Amino acid sequence: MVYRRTHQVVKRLAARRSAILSAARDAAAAGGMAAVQIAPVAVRANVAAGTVYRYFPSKAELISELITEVSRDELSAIRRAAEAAPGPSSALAAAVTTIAVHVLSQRKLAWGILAEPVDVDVTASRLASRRDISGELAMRIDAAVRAGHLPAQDTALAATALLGALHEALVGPLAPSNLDDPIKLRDAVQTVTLLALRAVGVMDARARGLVVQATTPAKALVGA
Amino acid sequence: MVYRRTHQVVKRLAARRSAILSAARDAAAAGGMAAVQIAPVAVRANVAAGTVYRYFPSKAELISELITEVSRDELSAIRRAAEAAPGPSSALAAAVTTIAVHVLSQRKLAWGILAEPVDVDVTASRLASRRDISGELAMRIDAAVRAGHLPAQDTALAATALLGALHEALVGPLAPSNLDDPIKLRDAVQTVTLLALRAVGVMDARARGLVVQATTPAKALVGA
DNA sequence: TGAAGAAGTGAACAACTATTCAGACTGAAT
DNA sequence: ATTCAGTCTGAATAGTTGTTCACTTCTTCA
Repeated sequence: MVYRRTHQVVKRLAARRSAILSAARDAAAAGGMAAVQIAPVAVRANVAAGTVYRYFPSKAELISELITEVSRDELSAIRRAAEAAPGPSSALAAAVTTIAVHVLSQRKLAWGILAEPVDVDVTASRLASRRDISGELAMRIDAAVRAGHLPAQDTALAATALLGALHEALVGPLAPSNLDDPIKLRDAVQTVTLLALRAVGVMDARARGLVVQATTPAKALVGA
Repeated sequence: MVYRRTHQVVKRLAARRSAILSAARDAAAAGGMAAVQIAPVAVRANVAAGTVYRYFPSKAELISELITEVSRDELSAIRRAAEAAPGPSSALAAAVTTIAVHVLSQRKLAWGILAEPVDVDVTASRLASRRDISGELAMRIDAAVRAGHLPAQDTALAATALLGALHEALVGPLAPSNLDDPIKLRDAVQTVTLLALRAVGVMDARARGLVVQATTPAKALVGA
């Protein structure tokens, strides 16, 4: 009488759940958050609309999890890049460049995660996403300050400002439209990285060096 | 047989139109764009819902005009502040400070104009608003570059980045929450102005001077 | 004053999608 | 083989607001 989920079923359920999330992510990457609607997502995931609700209590929850997932990936990429750098200033430059490159290579998705109007309330997960990434940046800035490479400052505010600058310059409505050209893209990444580093107090000459250094390993990504 | 609008009627119509716009602005200032709904706005303006449609073809148009209006006011304030400054670098500092102060003193409205999700399409007017203000900033940066105070750079991208930094740091979801305290508020304005100036290449020491200079006349506004 | 056009009204309508749920289906246990 | 909990389905529902329109009220002018 006791119905117990067999291993196979457990696996299928998990697969389905992640298929739905993937479908949502694909939709967002292709058409922004506006394209993340229950019915189309269900079709992409090969399930019925109602089934989505067996895995996610609401559309808000689905999108929130999507945001969380993307954000987690982003954060770990930033950490990886920063930790591979030789010193605190390089790490900061690497973190900034990584954000810029990632955001550019998935512009629609980034815009959806960050700022695109959505009909359900996802402020909480957006806030968390920003807090995490901004926090990571703040730590890097702080490390550079402690190393004596930067003047003392309100690192949290600075990190937030940097994020805003990157987003607005690269995926906001005023972002240059020619960023499909890899060369223009690299230039844009370098320009905003330079701005960001100078903003927190890196001397111009040194900043230019760091930018070149940080952009080099990211080239592959930019190309992708 | 020819019905002609008498002067009185023309005036009443104009008054009503601006009453509706004002009502929309009040609503946005109080509760963000989400609060700009036809029925409540109509009530505030002392007209019926249907009447709104005798003045604005759609909600999108109403909000677009609201954005345009606020943006125009903002732009002229920035120009005034910049033109009162003694030199190009001061002008840039004044422009940045003005944006920061204005945005902070009307946070909900600013958020609504800039980035809050809206159920109708207002991208065009938001884009225009950003373009105008970013363009003004770009001109100021350019003037400082030509005066030899700043290194050569992509001024349009820089201006966009600065705007993004200001907005995110001051009205974004990560903005400090204690900005109702006038002292904290002034500190925040100074901090972001400093960041912005350094970002475009003003030397740290000089930047600090400009910030103090630019903040002084803005004190009254900050208090308001 | 009355005829006719303009302006105003607000209840009803429309459109859009998230969400539900009664019934069909699957697969585990006996 | 049979039972039955669990799972899936997708058409129907529901809630939300912008928008319309038949009707009323106001204003102009002969």
